[in-house]
Amino acid sequence: MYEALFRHIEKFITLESSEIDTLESCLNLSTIKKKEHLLKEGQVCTTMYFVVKGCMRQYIINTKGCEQTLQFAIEDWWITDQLSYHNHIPSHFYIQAVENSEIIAMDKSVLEALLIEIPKLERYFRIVSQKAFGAMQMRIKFLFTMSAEERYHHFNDHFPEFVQRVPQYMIASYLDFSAEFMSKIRAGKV
Amino acid sequence: MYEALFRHIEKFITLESSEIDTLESCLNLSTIKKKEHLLKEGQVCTTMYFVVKGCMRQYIINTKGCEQTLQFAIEDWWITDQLSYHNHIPSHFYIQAVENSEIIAMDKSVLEALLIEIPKLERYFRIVSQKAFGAMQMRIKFLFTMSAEERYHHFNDHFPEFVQRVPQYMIASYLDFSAEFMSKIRAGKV
DNA sequence: CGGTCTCTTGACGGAGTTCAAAGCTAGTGG
DNA sequence: CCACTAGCTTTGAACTCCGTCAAGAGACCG
Repeated sequence: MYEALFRHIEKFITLESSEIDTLESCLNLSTIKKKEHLLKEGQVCTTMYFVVKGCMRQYIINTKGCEQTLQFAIEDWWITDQLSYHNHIPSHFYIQAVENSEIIAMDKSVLEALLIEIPKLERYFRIVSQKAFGAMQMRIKFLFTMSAEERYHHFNDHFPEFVQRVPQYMIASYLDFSAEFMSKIRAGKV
Repeated sequence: MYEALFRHIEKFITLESSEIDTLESCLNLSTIKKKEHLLKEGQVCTTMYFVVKGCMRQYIINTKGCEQTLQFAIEDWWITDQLSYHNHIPSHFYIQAVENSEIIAMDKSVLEALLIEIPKLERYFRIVSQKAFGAMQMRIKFLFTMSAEERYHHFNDHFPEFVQRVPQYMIASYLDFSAEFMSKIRAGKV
């Protein structure tokens, strides 16, 4: 269903029905299985992904060889490696499905053409990325000011349903502490 | 000089001279002294700031009562609290001049009108904020994967001139370690 | 010069990591 | 529908990186 994307876009701008048709003709829904990758380290990222259903994550492999989740994207979020996408350089990141998911993939060439045909979409992406940037600013604040335990409780309070959906070790690394420590927090042994 | 902003904008889009005139009529250069604030915690942030000359920083006061720098902005960077700006809610942050600086302040009402009059500017801000978001993604990666010492050396290697300009305790908190620890890293006593 | 920022040093403590092993759980195929 | 396996979570002990505190030494500015 492209509906999800249309509804999201129309939170920020209003599209003519002809524009919706144009947009629709460029879209491309795909199903992606849990653990499948959309991007791997070293590849140039040339696509933006919109999550219609399910959950994606961006992660890296750290110096100890462990996966470390840097970002999640659930329904109505975009995910991509912005740096690789804009500068056409190899990515530092992996993007992978956490659950069986449905996504809309927008290739850079398609998206660039679309932005020229429907300039209003510039506004949509401008607002969406400014808001995402704002969320990142808050994320840094939380990482800097809260202890591991506080970060866990804060996340748990704000996204209780999400904590159910996603393996704990991914959440632990997203909150920047070890899976073992998370386990101890949950058991109240801290 | 508005030149700095025009030159930055024209890296991403091309403006007609009439558009430059329109834009210029909305701009507003101001001089701001070291330590002066553009935003304080609790205020609603209704302005975006472009740094023409000098350096600004975004910081918070943490639970121990210490200032913690979350972000710097030097020449050709924008700085604002995106969340407060977009959602019209009180800010969690302070924005302050690190040096005597010259900035262009764009008030939300002015900017919104300008974006309607010159829709091309949507594209400029879209690209700028996507790139800023990309930089944040890398920043999170560095924070997650490097030790304090590695973060210091990495920062020092990439922005040696910047390390000269800014007090060490600000850089220490930006890299998320204490000023004392930074001092020990520099002395090679780690 | 005098006072306020800023940087340095060392001793001590604690939050969170690492490692290893065992206990669960859920998905898969027989 | 059960058995098996791989992936996930839990536990505890030892360790370490880095913070905190306190005090002193510079450095910069009015």
